[in-house]
This record gives sequence, C-alpha cells and structure tokens, in this order.
Amino acid sequence: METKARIADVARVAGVSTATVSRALSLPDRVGAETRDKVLRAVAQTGYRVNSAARDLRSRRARAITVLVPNLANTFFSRIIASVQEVADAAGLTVQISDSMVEGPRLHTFGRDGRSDGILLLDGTLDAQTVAGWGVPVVMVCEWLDAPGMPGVGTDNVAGIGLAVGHLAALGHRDIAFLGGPAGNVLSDARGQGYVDAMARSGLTIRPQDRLDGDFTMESGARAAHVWAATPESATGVVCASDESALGFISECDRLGLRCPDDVSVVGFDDIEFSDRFIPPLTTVHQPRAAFGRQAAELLVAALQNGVPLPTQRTIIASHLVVRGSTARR
Amino acid sequence: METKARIADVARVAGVSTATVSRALSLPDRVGAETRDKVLRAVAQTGYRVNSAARDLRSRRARAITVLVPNLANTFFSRIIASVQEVADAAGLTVQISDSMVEGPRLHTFGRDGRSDGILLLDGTLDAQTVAGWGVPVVMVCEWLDAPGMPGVGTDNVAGIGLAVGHLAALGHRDIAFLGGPAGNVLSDARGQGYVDAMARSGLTIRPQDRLDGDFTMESGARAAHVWAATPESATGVVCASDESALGFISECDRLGLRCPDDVSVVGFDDIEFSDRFIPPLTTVHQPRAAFGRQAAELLVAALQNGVPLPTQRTIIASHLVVRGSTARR
DNA sequence: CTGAAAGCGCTAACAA
DNA sequence: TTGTTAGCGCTTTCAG
Repeated sequence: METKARIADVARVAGVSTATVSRALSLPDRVGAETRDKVLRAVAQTGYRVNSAARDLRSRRARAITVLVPNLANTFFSRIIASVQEVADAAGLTVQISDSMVEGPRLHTFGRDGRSDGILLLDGTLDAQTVAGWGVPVVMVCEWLDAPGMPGVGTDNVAGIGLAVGHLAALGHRDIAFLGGPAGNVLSDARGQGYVDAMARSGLTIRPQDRLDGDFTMESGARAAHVWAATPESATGVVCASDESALGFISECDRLGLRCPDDVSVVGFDDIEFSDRFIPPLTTVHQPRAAFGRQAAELLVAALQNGVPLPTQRTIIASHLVVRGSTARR
Repeated sequence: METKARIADVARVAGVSTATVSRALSLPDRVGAETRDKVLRAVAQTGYRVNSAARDLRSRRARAITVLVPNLANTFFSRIIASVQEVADAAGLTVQISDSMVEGPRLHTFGRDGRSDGILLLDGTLDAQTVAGWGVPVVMVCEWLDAPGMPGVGTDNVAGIGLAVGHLAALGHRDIAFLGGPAGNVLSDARGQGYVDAMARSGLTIRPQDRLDGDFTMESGARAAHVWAATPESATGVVCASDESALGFISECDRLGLRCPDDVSVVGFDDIEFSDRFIPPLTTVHQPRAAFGRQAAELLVAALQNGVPLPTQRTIIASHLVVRGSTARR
C-alpha cells in the first residue's frame, strides 16, 4: 500500500502475468471472472495505480483532452468547462485545463507532447498554423479561427446582437450605441457587424459617437461610460459586446449620477451568473454555455474514441434574449 | 516538420547520437556550442517536440504541478491560479488544473499516476488520508485540512471577520448578523468563530435571528435576504462569509424594496472583481489572492526543484478591509 | 564532450 | 483465457 507498486508487483501478488493485470484493469471482459477478482484484490492490497507516463507511451494515447482558455478569470468560461468535464468523465477521459496565453515555445507543444489526445480551443486569437501544428484533433468553442474547415461550436453572434438592437428599437430607442470588443477579435467583429446589420434593418442611423471602444472587460465598460456621458446627444440605449463591459458601463454611469435604465438602457451579451444579480438585473443575450461545452466535447470524444470524423464547419447553437431590468421604454 | 519526429530523427539529421540531442535540449551547457547549434537546427528542421510520456517515464518526474480546485466557476480561484501559472512557468513547470470534485476512484490517482510532481490543493473538504495517499508534495491554499503538519498558505479568517464586525460596530451598528458559509467547511467555521469573537470583543450580543444560513453562493445570499427581511427587529448590519453571498443578499433586498446601505449595511469577504463594480460597491475583506497563489507555488517549486523541505504549518498572509459603499453609519 | 547501451512501466502482438 | 516477448521514446549511467 506504500510508496509505489508497479504492475509487476500486482502480478506477483495475484499470481498472474503482468499482461493479465493490464487486461483485468482496462479490458475486464477479456479476463476470467476469478482471475479478475484476484487481480483486483492484489491491486487493493498493493495500492497500485497505473503509471500514466508508461501507459501513454506504450499505447500512444494520453486518454486526456486539453481545454485551452485564454483567460481563466473570465467567468464566461467556467460553465463551459464544467460540461466538458462531465462529457469527458463519462468517456473515461481526463480533462486538462491550460492557459492559451503562454509564451512562445510552449504554445507549440500542445498535442505534440503526447500529453493529450485532442484539444478544445476557446481562443480565436491563435495563429491557424500553430494550431494545425499541434497534430491532434481540435474543436473550437465560441470563438473560431480564420482557417476554413475547422470544427467548432458556438452561436450566431450577428443574430445575437440583432436581438439586442431589435429589443431597444422596439422600446422606442432611436440612438443606439455599441460598446465593442477588442479589435481583431472574431467575436468583436461579428458582433460589430450584427450591430451594423440590425441598425440598418431597423432603419436606424449609426452616428460616429455611437461607437464606443471596449475590450470585453468591466474596466473598458467604465471608460466607455465616461466617453458616452461626455458626448452631446449621446445614445439612449447601449448594446454591449459582453456582460462584463455592460456591468462596468452601468456601474460607472451610476458613479456619474446617471441611472440605468432611467437615463440609459443597456443590453449585455453572454448572460454570466452575476448579470441576474446586478442592480438592475441585466438584460442580455443568453449564450448556452453548457451546451457549447457539451457539444464540443462530444464531437471530440466521438472523433477520438470512435473515429467519427470531425465536421468541417461550426455548429451553431441559437442564443436568445433575456429581458431584465436594465432596459426601459424610451 | 510533419507528423511526428522522434529524437532519433533529430539525431540522424544532426549527425549526432540521441544522447547528445537529449543533452543539447535539457542541459545545453554540457554540450559543445557547435554541436548544440547543429542539434537546434535539426530540431527546427524536423519540427521535433519531446514526447513527455517518454521523458516522464524515463526521468520519473512529470515537470508539472496540478492545481486542484473544487469549483472553477468560483471567480475567487482564478486570480490565484494566474499567479501559480507565473511561478510555475518561470520554473519551467507545466500547470494542470483539475476539478477536485471528481468521483471516487479518480480522486485517488492524483500524484500517483505520475502526471504531476506536486499538488496545490484549494479544497479543504477532502479526506486527509486520500491526500496523504497521493504520494507527492501537497500545499494547501486558502483552505486547509484537519490533518496536522500540512503546509498551506492562507489568511487569518477569524481576524478578517473581526475587521468586518469592527467596522460595522464603529459605524454604530449594534445588531449585526452573520451570513455563514456551508456547514463543516473550515472557512465557514473560522469565519463563524471570528464573528462570535468580534461581537464579544465589541460588547455586542448575538441574537438567534442574527445567524443567517448560507453556502457562499449568491443564491444562498438571496435566500438569506428573505429570512432577514421577514424577521422582526432584524439586524442593521450583515457580515457575510463571502462576496458572492453578500451580492446575492443585497440584490434580493433590492428586489424586496430594501436598499443598501440605507436600510442595511453589508460587508463581504474575498474582494472578488465584481465587488468593486457592484451598485453599491461592496465593502469587503480583501484577500490577497495573487499572494496566496505565488507563495504556495514558490513553496512547492522549491521543494520539488531544490529539495527545500515544506513547512509543517500554514503561512498566514494578512487580509485587510476595503471600505466601499455598502456600509453606512447607523 | 560525446556515444553505446540499458532500461523507466506499461500494453499489444503473438503464441499457447 | 492467459503468458511471453517486444518495444513505445526518452534519459542516463558508463565508457571513451
């Protein structure tokens, strides 16, 4: 039960060969019931655990998948990861979570280092060539790369923002601003496009001052609040590219003496846990994060375990608007 | 540059032995400059990456540490993990993040499976014997186990709550309630004790209705708000065992038409990012999360790489009160 | 400073 | 159903 029992120790105690121990543990069906019991007893007695380095090396697979997240502090990701864990657990796979914002060389070792058999990538800012170089199946979640043919799961961001703009327009808002995400980010671009499309569709005009810069963070939302408040004839409704920036915006407005939704209506995007508990509760575009994680993980697991080919395009899961207290009739 | 170059391929291209390639990569000093260049060129040309399964097996170490977190959705943990990453990166170690809430058997394989050399444990609810069975160095962060002699990094929770109670008392509050954490949790217990101690120290009495049940979550805070609001002569100030529960409490009060801090003063514990942006901004006990992560990681890395023995007790890092807008004079 | 050779602990063929 | 036999790809003595 002590330091480190190896498979040979178990074999000796059970009175069988190491191959039989190995089989009893990973392919219980291919071993006699009696033998299996003997082995399991020996395992318990010796406290044996397989050494995965040895197993991975020999079997050329790690029985693990890696989830690459750009920013663990972003609460948006945690719910996704939770459902990935569920699916992976059910399939007998270990989940490793890693930061995709690592410096140069290490970024290239994912997959190739033999530590995981597949990757769930939640970061759309990586170089497509780097990703291709990983040499293991990759499924994108939420974000995506420019590279064509990559499997992914996410929502229709253009349509999502359309919901938000439509809601504000229906409430009588004519001047609707957009608090964007970081430049170059695929989500920012799509959501920005959704704003343009939806404004046109509603017959509304976008004025220069209606474009507010942001980067998804609360701080950027707070900064945008200052810009917005200092603008003459500023918009009466603001659609934000993320919940966090929306919360930052409302919070800073409050400090400036401007109330939401009395002085300004604000819509977020994501529906993170805090949004429902904010004061006022945030009207936002809900993203089915659990479904993202589950579907992406299922795709990857099927590819890994049953050789099911990965799709060559994104799977789109619809978002919907959750109307709460941060928006009001103009 | 293709599928999978092995060390032998690099050796052939460079015209040296595999042993030399290995040395050139991990012990550059013990190899001639010219040879090293040849090898590095061959590595670049072949696109070689070491197979860590093979390396880990042979060298009997994984060059990785595991961070075990009970709940990734809790934003409290992310800042801690970020600084762990920094320290580990600097030491050339990989960080693996895993969920400590996994079911039975898998819980026993951490450390013993050869996938990591040490563990940072952020969950105080695990069985001490299970942890001991991991067979690798473990450092607790924030929470701790009953087992004596375990190294850990955290704050003085009793003192922290004392700060909160003292603040409310100084503001003239006489009836101060405590919204607790989950029963049996070490943090809950310590913070509950801090409440009892501080109330006594301030000469204040704890009435039965001043004890509000919670479990650190926003929802539990919201439930407590109902209980509190329905109580006659309810407390004028509430100290909460976590920021999330404090936010839930304030939010639900607001829905009940009760304003913070006008109708009730609320103090949180943790100082998560959202607290500063809540309306009102939350007065709370700040926990130095980055320092927790950094110190714990440094302890572990020193033990792993330089054989520095781990301390046999917790390292305490002081918390401090951040006064914001959720508390007011009675 | 470099090469040859021997495994790390395990699983996958291949036999029996 | 079980055992025997080879390695998986790498690092590490041990020589030279």
